[in-house]
Amino acid sequence: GKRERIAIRRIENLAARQVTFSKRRRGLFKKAEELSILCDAEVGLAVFSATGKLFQFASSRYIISMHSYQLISPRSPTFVCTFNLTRFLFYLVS
Amino acid sequence: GKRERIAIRRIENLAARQVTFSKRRRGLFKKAEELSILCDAEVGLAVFSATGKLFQFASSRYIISMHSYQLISPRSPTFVCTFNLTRFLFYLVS
DNA sequence: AACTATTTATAAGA
DNA sequence: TTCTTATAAATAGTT
Repeated sequence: GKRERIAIRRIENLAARQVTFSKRRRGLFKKAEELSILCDAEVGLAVFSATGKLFQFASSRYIISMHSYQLISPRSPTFVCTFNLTRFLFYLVS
Repeated sequence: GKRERIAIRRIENLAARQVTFSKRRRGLFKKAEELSILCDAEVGLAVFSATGKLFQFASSRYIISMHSYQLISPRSPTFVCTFNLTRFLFYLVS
């Protein structure tokens, strides 16, 4: 298709916003993982969609566990990521 | 220059790794911010360089405070990001 | 840090 | 939602 530059502001159309979210989220996580591998960096990334769904990534060397909870409000999820040796604790709470 | 595809594995040369880290880190944070704006998503991103320097981003709507500490070990920094209404707590501890 | 040849990401369309 | 493709954006190697 004829791709054109877009302005960086909230996409008003819901369907278009969801499609863009899906595409760009994948791209962002791919870049996050590549950065951690190429450059030996620790990377933690968490994304909540506008509907409250959680997506996350953390460079794995230090990860012990990662889990998430969707609580009552879709905008108030709980996310816990615990890293090895208590070295890195990545916590999102409602 | 003649750009070529690179394999996604740790860059052995230190100078090249640092240059790539700087370039890709900027790109990653830009993408993170764009995703949050375009798609009305909450995004939290933290990156530690191999030398322990912290870089972070969080979509700002819920942020109350954000601060970080570099403790004794350069690989064991502390990062605290507290969001509005205790809704979102983003915590990295040594 | 700046340049630019290429690769990569992605907006629109199917 | 998945694929395609034209085009914009990122970036690897160079200077």
